[in-house]
Order: sequence, then structure tokens, then C-alpha cells
Amino acid sequence: MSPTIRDVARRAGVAPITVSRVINNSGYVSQETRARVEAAIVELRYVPNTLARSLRFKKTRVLALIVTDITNPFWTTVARGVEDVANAHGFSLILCNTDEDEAKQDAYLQVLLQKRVDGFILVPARSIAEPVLAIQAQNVPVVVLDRQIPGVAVDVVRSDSEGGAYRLVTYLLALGHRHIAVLSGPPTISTAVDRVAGYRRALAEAGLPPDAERIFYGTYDIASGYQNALRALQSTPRPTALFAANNFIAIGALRALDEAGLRVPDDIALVCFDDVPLWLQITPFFTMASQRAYQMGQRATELLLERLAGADQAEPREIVLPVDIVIRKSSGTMRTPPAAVAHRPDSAWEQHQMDRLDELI
Amino acid sequence: MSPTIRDVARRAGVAPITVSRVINNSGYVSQETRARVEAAIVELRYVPNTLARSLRFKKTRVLALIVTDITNPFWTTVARGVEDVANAHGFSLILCNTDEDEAKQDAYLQVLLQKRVDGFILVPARSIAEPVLAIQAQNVPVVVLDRQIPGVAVDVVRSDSEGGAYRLVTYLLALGHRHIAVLSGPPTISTAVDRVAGYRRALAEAGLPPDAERIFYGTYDIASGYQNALRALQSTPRPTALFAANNFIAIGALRALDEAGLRVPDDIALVCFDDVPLWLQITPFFTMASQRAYQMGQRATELLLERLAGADQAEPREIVLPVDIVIRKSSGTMRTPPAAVAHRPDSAWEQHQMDRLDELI
DNA sequence: TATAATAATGGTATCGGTACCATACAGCCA
DNA sequence: TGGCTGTATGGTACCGATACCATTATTATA
Repeated sequence: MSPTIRDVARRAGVAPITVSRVINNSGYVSQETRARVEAAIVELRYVPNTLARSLRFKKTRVLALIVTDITNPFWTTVARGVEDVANAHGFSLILCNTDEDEAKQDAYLQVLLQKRVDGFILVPARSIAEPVLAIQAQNVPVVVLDRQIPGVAVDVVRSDSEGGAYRLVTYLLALGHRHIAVLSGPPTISTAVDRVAGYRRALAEAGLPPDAERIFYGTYDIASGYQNALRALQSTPRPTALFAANNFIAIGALRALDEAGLRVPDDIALVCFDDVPLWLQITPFFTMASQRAYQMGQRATELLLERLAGADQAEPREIVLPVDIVIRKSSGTMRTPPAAVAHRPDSAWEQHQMDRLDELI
Repeated sequence: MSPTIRDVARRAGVAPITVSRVINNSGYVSQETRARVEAAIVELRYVPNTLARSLRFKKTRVLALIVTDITNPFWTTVARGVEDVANAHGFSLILCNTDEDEAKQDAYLQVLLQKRVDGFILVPARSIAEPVLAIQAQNVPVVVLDRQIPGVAVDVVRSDSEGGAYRLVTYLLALGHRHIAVLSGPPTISTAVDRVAGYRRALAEAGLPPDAERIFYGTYDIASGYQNALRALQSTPRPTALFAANNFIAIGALRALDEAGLRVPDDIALVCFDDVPLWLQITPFFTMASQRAYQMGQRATELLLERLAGADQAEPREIVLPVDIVIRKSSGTMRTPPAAVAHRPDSAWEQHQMDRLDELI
């Protein structure tokens, strides 16, 4: 139906291979022939068939990015980072969404391997080795994003979840909170575990007894945040602060607190993990440990492209990006607030809190 | 490197075509042979090469979705609708992001045509015919999403922008507003024009003179909403209500109002167009004309799949989905509020406003 | 002038599947 | 027994592009 390289060749009175040379700017072609071929291409509206080319090359110049929730702005920001770097190097991107569902993830992996994508950036739905091994078995490079997988030799790009959680909780402790609950994600995912670990380290260093711990695992979505916040409120003594392990959990928690008639931060403090897009900065609100989402996408892609460029023998690398603690309203002030900071304007107030944090940690 | 169908055939002691029959469940294969082949597939970790298959079939079972801003939750919701329908029918999806940039859009179109995707769902960066014609010239079906393109025979799925804007502005008028500014998108995009048209119709029907109109075109992003809101505030008499033509514009406007020291809705009303995700419903806030984003994606994909299934001769169809007017806080109350509704609880209050709207329109 | 290097072009095989046609055998009916 | 149908399997060509090698004309070098 659509014209092939042979049709173009016939029309230009040359051999197919010559048309190929024109298209790819390879080999020798005279000015005159090139012009004739280019004219034929335009006349026939010829579009080269990448399938055939890829079949020959055994290279598709396509990368796959598999994330767990495309409606979460954190992941779309990561995706932009990946896409920008990929495009800059002439690669296309296939973006897939697993909903943290292993079956869906494995189905996508299969389809993508069949499509012979050149490389994978994978946010694993669960911190297990199988999916990564399945990819590596086909000699396709893969970079694991955001999460750790124990016992597998693979490149990883992730944030310092443990450290970020530690600093965030330490800040809450510095504000005077002694009853802090953590609303985490699935215990099968390393970030959820790491953030709990940071929380526990902060508590331990503050000399709080283990029974001060209030740990609620769940999933990384709004519903889970809502439910676990309600459960956390039941514990006695009632927590004076909640630490949500991602942005969606924080939103669910916020709704639960609202329904319980608790105001943030006056009645209870609420801090969260994750990058938050311009979206939620309508009123600068959440105190949080902000991940460098865009940069995560960039670094992961660069790493993958290096592998593709031939560094496939090198040792697996692990890149751990720092998280930025951003102090805003939701964490409230000192439980016994110094009068001096009562009515400062926003930015100065935030700066002051930052200064305090620096002093305290 | 990776095993081919021939390797599997050799190991199972059959011909390649027989392996093909096993994989595709086509033709006759004995139980015994099938078992041998399946064993060989597992042993060799054989993954069929879709490139070769697609080259032969001239079908890739891949659809392309081209949207203008992947960080806008409206579009990711649309994308989920598309993805779900596509997957249910065994199609993969390539999701591309143009940033409303025509050059980027055209580059993607070229790449995707070369990849021989089976069909396109396109949100055109500008309401012009060329990109659609370019796709149709290759005999590839395309559905235009969200926007109208004059003078092209093509399937379209969009929302009733004119009607939604009309109803939203009529509601503001019913509340007593007489100075309403509209902060719209690019005049090159049909939705931006349609929403202004609905605004004008509402004003005209209310008997307001043409010089009551305050129309500010811009782009569909936060920065534009911010700038145009500032400009709108300069006009005299100052508007008592702003109508933002999409969610991002509303957010930018909100920031501008905040900086100007104006509270919503006490000092000024603010309503907007677009679906808003769970995100912004933290505190039920925006009064808006909500598009059925997920459904838009679904319907567009169904239409496209019908074309692929052979309905390619049928007349082009245009599906116009209704928008839902959702009354929340940001529009405020009657400018001369009846005392009776002053302190109603939220939901009852909203219901009351809805009732009033029904009466008035 | 002979030889080599450069420029320009083409023939053929190949990537990994599958369509099409051919072959072979078993069982069944007239 | 011959002819037919259904079952099971394989050979060959082909999808569209390109690698590899070959060929020829032209120009540079010894």
C-alpha cells in the first residue's frame, strides 16, 4: 500500500541501496542523484519503515519506562526527565503504567521484550529479583529506578529515603513532638521500608523507647493514607504528628484529619515524602522531603545510554540522590512557640525554620 | 544473539513454521509436537520478535496517543482511559508529549509513522489541518481529541466547551456578578475559542453590553494564568469574578490573587474549566466545568478501534461529551446573600447552589 | 604510463517471522 | 479400490531495509 524504498528507487531510476544512502547520509551519492531521489521521496510521500530497519540493525532506538502510577505527578516528572534525555539522543520512549500490579508489570515486560526495545528503566512493583533477571536473560540493559532490589547486579538510581525520613522526623522531634506516627507504603517495596527505617533511627537517636513507634504499612495511594491516618488517630496517646511516606498518602491523611475535625498544623502536624508539583503549592503547605524527580529520570537514562554505548561490562552502579527537606506550614511551629516567630511573613518564617533545623540536626 | 524461531525449531526437531503454529495457535499441530516445541521455547528462553512479525503482517498492534502536557492530570486521566481500552483489545500504547509545540508534535508524528503504528489519537497543538492530513495520507486512521479542526473529514471526540463555559458564566451572572473576566488559552486552539464563545453568549443573553467583555487569551499553563489574572485585575471596574479556561490557568490566577491580597471567594470569585483530579479536592474548592477526561480517552480509543476493525469507509463522526458543572466554594455566594443560606454545611450548601443554578439556566 | 585511491552505483543475501502451496498419511464412503 | 476429507508437517518466497562485496569511472600518485 504505502510506497517502499523500491518504489522510490524505481521512480528515481536508481537502486534501492542508493535511496538508502540518501536517507541515511551514508556512503557516496552524487549531488545529482541525491536530488532525484529526494524529489521521488517527496512525490511518493515515502516514509521509511522502521520495522524493517530495526530488524536488520537489531536495534530499535526505543527505550521503555515502566512506572507504577502515571497519575502521580511525581512519576510524570520523572518521565519528563527520561523523555528529555532520550529524545536528545535520538531515542523514543514507551511509557507504561503498572498500578503497582505485578501481573500487569510482567505482561508489559513480555510485550516490550518482544518489541525488542533497546533498554529498560524499571520501577519494580515489588522489590524482587525476577523481573530484572528476566530482562537481563535477554541481554537487554536495565536500570532500576527508585527502589532497591537485594541480591541483583543491576544499575540503580534512587533517592536517599532513609536519610530523608530521618531528617524529616528529626525535625518533628526538634519541634517538640514525641508521638509521631508513620503512614508508609507496602512492606514489599524498599522505599516504604527505608522510610520507616529512617523514622526509627530518628526516634532511637532521640532516646525514645521502642514502644513510642507507631508504624502503619499500607499502599502508596490516597485511600491507604486515609485509612491509616484514621487508625493512627486511634492509638493512645494520640499522635501529635503524622509522617506520610508519599504525597498521595499525605492527601488521604489530610482528608481523614479534616473529617476528624483536626486542623493542620494547629491540632496536628503532617509532613510527607515526595516531590510535589506546582499543583500543591497553591498555598505553600506541606513540609516534606522532596525528591529530585526530574533528575532521577535524567540520571537513570544517562546510565542506560552509557550501557547501550558499550559500557555493558562495567560494574553495576548505584546512584543515590539526596532529598531536600522543605519546611512549610504543615509541620507547625515549636510546640512551645517562641513568641518572636509568631507573625513572621512566610518566606522569612520558613527560613527561620530551616535555620532551626540546621542547628538541631 | 537471542534465539530465533529457527533455533527453537532445530531443538524441537521440526520446521520453523510449525513453531509459528504453536505460538499463534493456528493450523494443525499434534499434542506431541506442541509439547516438544513448548519445551524448547522454555529451554531457550525464546522471545518471539515482534518486529519481524509486524513486518510480515503489516500490523504492529500499537496505538499512539499524542497529548500536549503530560504533567497536567487532565491528560494523564485521558491517557488512562485510552490505555485501558487499548490493552483490553491487545494493543500497546505509545504516549507522547508535545508541550503544545508544533515542531515537537510534527517530529513525533514522523517517528510514529515510521514505526508504523496502527492508529493515532491526536490532541493537535494547533487547530490546523496539516498534521491530520499527513497521517491520513499514509492511510493510517486518526481520531482528533479534545479540539476541533475546521475543514477536515476526521473523527473527533471532545467536550462541549462552549456549553460548559456558557453554563458556568451564567451561574456567575446568576450570583449577581456583572464584571467577569475570562482567562483563556491560545486563540489558535478551538477549546480556548469555544470557551470564550460560551462566555460571550452568556453575557449577551444577560443583556450586558459588549464592552462588559474582558477577554484575555494566553496559554494553557500556570504562568499564563498568573499574568493574565494580573492584567485582568488592572481593568476598570475591577472584575468581581474570574473564569479560568483550564485548571492550570486557575492555579496561576489563584497565586496572582493571593499576591494581590485578594481572598477567594470573599473578595473575588474564581471558577475554572477542566477535570480536576483527587489532588485538588483536598479541600473541595473550585467551582468548575468538569470534563469527563477518562471517558474521553475511552471513547476516542473505541472509535479508533472501530476504524481499525474495518469501518474505515464510514462517515467521520464527532462525539461531543457533556461537561459537568460542579459548584464548590470558589464561586462564593450571592452577591447579596439571602440570610437563610449563610451558614449551611458544605454539602447542603452546594446542593442549594446547584438548585439555584437549575432554576436560573 | 602504470598503479592506487576515491567516488559513485548496483547485485545479492540477510534480519526473523509467516503466507502460500505442496506433500503425506489416516480414515471414510461409494 | 479410487477418490475424498481432515490432520499434520514442511519448502520456498517474501515483508522492507541494509551489510557486504563487486563493479566501473575518475582522479591522484609514483
